Formats: sequence, C-alpha cells, structure tokens
Amino acid sequence: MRLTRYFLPILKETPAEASIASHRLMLRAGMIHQSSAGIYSWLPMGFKVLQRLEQIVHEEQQRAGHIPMLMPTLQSADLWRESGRYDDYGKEMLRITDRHGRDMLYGPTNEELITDIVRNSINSYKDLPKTLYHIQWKFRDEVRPRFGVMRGREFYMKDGYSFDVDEAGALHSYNRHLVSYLRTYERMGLKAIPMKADTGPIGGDHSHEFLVLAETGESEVFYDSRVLDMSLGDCVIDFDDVAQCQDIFDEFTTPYARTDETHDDAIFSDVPENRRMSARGIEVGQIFYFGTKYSESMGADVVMPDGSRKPIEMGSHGIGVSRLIGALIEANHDDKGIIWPESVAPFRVGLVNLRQGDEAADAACDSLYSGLVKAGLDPLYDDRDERAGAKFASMDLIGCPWRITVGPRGLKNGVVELTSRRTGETVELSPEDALARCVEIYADV
RNA sequence: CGGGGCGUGGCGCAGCCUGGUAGCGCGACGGUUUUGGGUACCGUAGGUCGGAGGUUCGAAUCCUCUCGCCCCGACCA
Repeated sequence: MRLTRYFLPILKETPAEASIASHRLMLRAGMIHQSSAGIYSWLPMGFKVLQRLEQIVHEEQQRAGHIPMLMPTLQSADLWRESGRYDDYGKEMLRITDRHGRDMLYGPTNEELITDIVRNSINSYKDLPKTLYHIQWKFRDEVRPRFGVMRGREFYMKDGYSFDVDEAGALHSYNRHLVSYLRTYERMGLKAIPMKADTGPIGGDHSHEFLVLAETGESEVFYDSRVLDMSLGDCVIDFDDVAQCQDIFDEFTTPYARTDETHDDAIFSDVPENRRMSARGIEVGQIFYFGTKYSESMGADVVMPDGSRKPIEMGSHGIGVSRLIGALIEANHDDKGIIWPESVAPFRVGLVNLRQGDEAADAACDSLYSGLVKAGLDPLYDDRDERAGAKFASMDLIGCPWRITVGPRGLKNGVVELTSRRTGETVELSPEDALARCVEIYADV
C-alpha cells in the first residue's frame, strides 16, 4: 500500500479521552474512531489488525478440529426465556423490540442459540462430539465502558461451544481448548497465562481465564514466576490425543496462577518466596465446562446405545478478539508508538523514501516496493512528500516491525537500511539483500 | 449505580470567576525555504462556544433543565 493512497488519519496530539497507552496509540495511529461510549469504528489500519488476529484464531481453531459457522447478532428473547437467562441477565443485555412488538436482544453470548441449533439436528450419541464456533460481534451494555477496545460495549469475540456425550469427553474438549488457546496466543507473540477461574453459581472446577500481564490490567493476579518460562514452542500436537492434551493441561495449570477471585493465600504460600509474584492482568479468553445447564433446560439430548436419552455435556470457550488488540499494544509499545509482533503486524514492512522526487530514491523504492508486494510482505510505502523526521515518526507510531529506509546518501554506496522497530538496530544492505532478509524473517510467521 | 471532571474550528487548549459579540498552538490549503528524526517564514480557509429555556440593552461567560463524553469506585469478560 502506498501511503498517499491509503486512509491513515494519524494524530500528532493525544486525544483527551484516552488515558491508557493502547487506547491512546490506537487513536493516534488511526486504527479506531469512537462512535459513542464503548462503540468504535475500525478504521482501515485497525481493521487490518483485527483481520490478522481473526485469521490466526480461525486457523488454530480449525487445527484443533473445531467447526466454523456464523450466528446472528440479534436473537429472539424466547430462547433466553427457555434457559431462564432473559430475566437473570439484567441491564447488561441490550433489549430491542421489533415492529411487531416482539422482544429481541443483541446477543451478549450465544449458548441459547447454539443449543437450539444443536437440539434440532443432533439426536444420537453417534453425532457427538462436536465443537462449533463463530467469531461475531457481541454487545454487553456495560455500566462503564472504558479503555478503548479493552472494555467496549460492542466487541468482537470468538465463542465456541463443545458438545459431548459424557464428562470424560467434555473434559477432553476442555483440555483441547486450553491447548489450542495456548497455541493461539503464542502465535500472536503474547504471553497469556491460564489461571483458575471462578465458575460462579454453576460451580465445578473447570474454568480457566487467560491473562496477559500488564500494568493497566483490570484483574489482580497471583502466580508462580515459573509460568513465565513455559511455552509450547514447536511441540507437535495431536488434538485427538486425549493423553497428550491432558499432559499439556497438567503441565500448564500445575504452577500456581490465579486471579483475585480464586486466590488462596494458604496455597500460594507454598510457592517459594522468590517465585511468588503478584501483578495485574488483562483477561483475553476463558474456557468453561458447565455440564448440562443449557441442554437440560432447553431439552438438548441424545439417544444412547441402550435407548435412553441423555442431556448433552456442554462447554463454552471464548477469545476476546477485539480486546486482544488492546492487550497486544499494552504488551508491545514504547514512548514512540506501537511495536507489532511480526505475526499480527498490519503491514509487515515499512518502506521510507527519504527524498520523494529524487530520481534514484524513487526508482529504488518503486523496485523494492514491487519486490515486497510480490513476496507477499504487504509493505506500507511512505511516498508522501514529507521530511525524514515526519516519516520516521509515523512509521514508529504505527509500529511496522521492520523498516527499509531509502535515501540518496545510501544509494550512492549501493545500500539501504533495514531497521528493527523493536531493537532499533539498523543494518546497511543492498536493496536485494534487504528484500531477501525480509523474506527470511517472515518465512515462518 | 455512588463520587469527580469536561463539552469552545479536524486535534490539543485559553477565554468563563469580574457579561460587551471568540483567541492560541498543531493540522489543512497556497507560496517561499529546507531536506537522514515531527524545518522556518508569509498568507488563506474553517467555529450556531453540546442542546433547550431563562435573566439582561447585550450571554461562550450568570441561572434552570437536558444530552453527550471521560476518570475513580462498585459490578462485570
């Protein structure tokens, strides 16, 4: 993309309403525009990042064997009356009446809808297990939306629902989700720690929240510093392998890691003192096995081999996709701007022409630009007639992980510069080598 | 839902207390200049001062109501 043809409304000054880094930087980098409290338009740059995250989530979900679909945002109140949640949910649920006076609502989540679909089409134990998911906009009418997309009223979320015959199957689904989430966050360059979560009125042991450590996080967390060293890395995972998923689950959930909701000082004190940490965290996902709460109240059951009927064992599992962008920026920025991890960068390489209009510089940039495009590196070419300082500042703000700088001075010696946004390190290379180096960097991203 | 704050050109703000018909910086536009980390200068355009009502000869400014937004807390993912 050539910057002169793009829509990137960069702000030089910080808008007054933004108090935390991610919100400030998203506004300044022209990623979002507030439409009303907790509701945002996603401008082209922000939308691009959102799509990158969405793509990773889709790939990892499908890798784990989960099936994509799409449910509507508007739902009928009748289904929610069946489950009993229409009255329980309170004012957070946005209620709407259509022209015929029917009660509708903007979905804050989709258990009822998916249970309705499944009960209509799944009748036998032979049809299970299944995990269906979608990525769709949700609305929760928060009392106090804040921090930009971190706590919006409208937000984009992947929510998946697992359906199993029995508890053992449901627990495998649960473990499988935990493993797939670990992979998902790792791919995004994020350290998200699974922490034992409160299961609320339904009870049970089986809920974990995934927390990204950040000073601006809304939850207080306590953990054994050992969790920070754990990663899946290149581990090959067979998501149908019950034992392997269980092992990974055990490995990652054994060290102490809890939010203030489930924190227990007595257990925490068993952690060696030098590893006992407390911090703040942003919740970017949650998995939950809740058994038959909805299948019983809504009559979703299957016929078993012996001819009896059994309510389906269910779980629901969510990743806050729009919130993740906030979390990513909180975890990856400096005073100049955003520092995108390679895997989620809206543009993978920034190309800066220091002397627009200079014949040699323009030609070198054009050639590099088409090379980068051909290599699938999705470059952003700053071809504005601006001074070097302004171009550098813009690139630093929007956070392209790599920047190729082209100017007459370097070209005289046959070189351009390749700079890492994260380290600031610069190397001089021939244009061909700079391109090759970028291809190499992104080879396995 | 309790507490606090703010609405004035696209953005950041001053003016309000002590009423006299709106100003600064950034940005935009036109020019000159400059050219490897947000260049300097000259000029131009752009505002029913969130809205409604009231007081007054006169309201951005005072009073009442209202809408919107932000922050702290409680709540929630």
